[in-house]
Amino acid sequence: MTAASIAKDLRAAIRSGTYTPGDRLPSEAALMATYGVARMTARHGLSMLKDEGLTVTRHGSGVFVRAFEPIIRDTTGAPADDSTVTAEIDETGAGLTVRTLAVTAEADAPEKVRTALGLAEGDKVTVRERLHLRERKPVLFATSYLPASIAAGTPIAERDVGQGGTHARLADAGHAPVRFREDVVARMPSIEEIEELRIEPGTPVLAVTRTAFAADGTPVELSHVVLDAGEFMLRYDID
Amino acid sequence: MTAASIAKDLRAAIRSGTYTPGDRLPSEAALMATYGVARMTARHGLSMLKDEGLTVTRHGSGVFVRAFEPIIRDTTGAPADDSTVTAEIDETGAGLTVRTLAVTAEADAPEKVRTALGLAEGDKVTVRERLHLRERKPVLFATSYLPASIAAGTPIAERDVGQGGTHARLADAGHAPVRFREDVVARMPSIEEIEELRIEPGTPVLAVTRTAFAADGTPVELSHVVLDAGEFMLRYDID
DNA sequence: GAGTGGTCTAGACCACTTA
DNA sequence: AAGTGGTCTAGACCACTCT
Repeated sequence: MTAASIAKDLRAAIRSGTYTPGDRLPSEAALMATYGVARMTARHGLSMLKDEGLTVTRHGSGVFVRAFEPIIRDTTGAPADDSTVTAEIDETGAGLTVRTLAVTAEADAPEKVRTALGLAEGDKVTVRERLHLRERKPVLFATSYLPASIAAGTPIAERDVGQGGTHARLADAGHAPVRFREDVVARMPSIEEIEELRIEPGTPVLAVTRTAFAADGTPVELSHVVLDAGEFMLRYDID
Repeated sequence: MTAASIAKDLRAAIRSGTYTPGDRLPSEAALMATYGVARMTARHGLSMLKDEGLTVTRHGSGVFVRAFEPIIRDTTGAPADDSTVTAEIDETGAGLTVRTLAVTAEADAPEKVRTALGLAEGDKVTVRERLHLRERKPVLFATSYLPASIAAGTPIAERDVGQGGTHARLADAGHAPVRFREDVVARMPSIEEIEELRIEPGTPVLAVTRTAFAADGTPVELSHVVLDAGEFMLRYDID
């Protein structure tokens, strides 16, 4: 019970404000002395707090209370697009930059993508991958799939989609997206996501699957967006 | 590196389908033998998978690959309310039941609630707490705050709000909610949430703060909803 | 160099599950 | 009763940070 009780004490101290975000917690050695336990036990107590996302550990430096200052991602109406980031992310998102990682004009579509876009087997898709960074730290990774029958040959298949982003280009092509569906799931990140987004232990990700539909109901874009939940709050305004 | 490599091997095996949801992974003793490591090392490898939400452990029985079959919570237009649960939760949510835990006609409002509802210091709120269960397992905990000036004395302050839920009663009182804002955050659960929702290790929660506004823009209800992310997918339809 | 966290070993005892 | 995971001890060596 000792590891759990160490965690309990520290947790209470954090909640009560004895330790505030950024503060250093007692070291493993200090906890061993205070509680008279073996090192692995003190460690285990601390690791519980880490798993709860309450603390971050800095190797060689200490265990620190974590802060949460989320970027608000306001999805209402505003398309999530390369050149409209500042519109999409509200004022708290200042300092956000976008890096387009890869654009593939024609690629094979994974089964799930094909189904979501209503494509037949063998139909190609245009794929865009991008990364959002907040002060150098990657915070969001997005992959967009569009039917190549619509996107190939347009600026959507280029690195620079131009003013207004992919949605403006879709509109140019007569496929303006007018309705969106977002499916939101929270889960622990995969190893790849931990590396790509440099996610802290004890931090989940938000995985958003967004489908954009044209006026005739045709799906025109499918996006998989993975957000570091330690950095974001999703905001939805519903009428 | 060994604990990490054990985790890596098992993770790859799970992804490739060698182990499918529900399957038992090799025991700690088996991993000790296979990799020639101490027990704590094998354990650590397994605990990584648990922290990633890939597995669940059953004491005395084994470590099993986890499944994810989410309830879809479709928020579009449909109010999240006691008597409208079946409307709110789509067909995959069959088997969901609601338990109203507590109703307080007049309570002091926490500062954040007061601010969100635009109340003055000393103003009272009506508080409703409820728990949703899926086949006996609690999956969602919700607390609603309404200005007591509106709700006290109406069925909203009663255990049974009647047909149509609180939103219908708000409408009866001339405060029909017409606009909603939902702020969604994902994080690891607190100890209380782990106990209350019986959340598995390695599972985050979705914390939704929903504000309902009447036609004149007045906030009429603030709800804090905590969902077991191992059980839910949030769906938003946006025009 | 002193102090911090990261990893691993080898062994003990306990609690739960399954047959 | 045998097998499983849960917890703890006591000690080792390594890697990183701070001053």
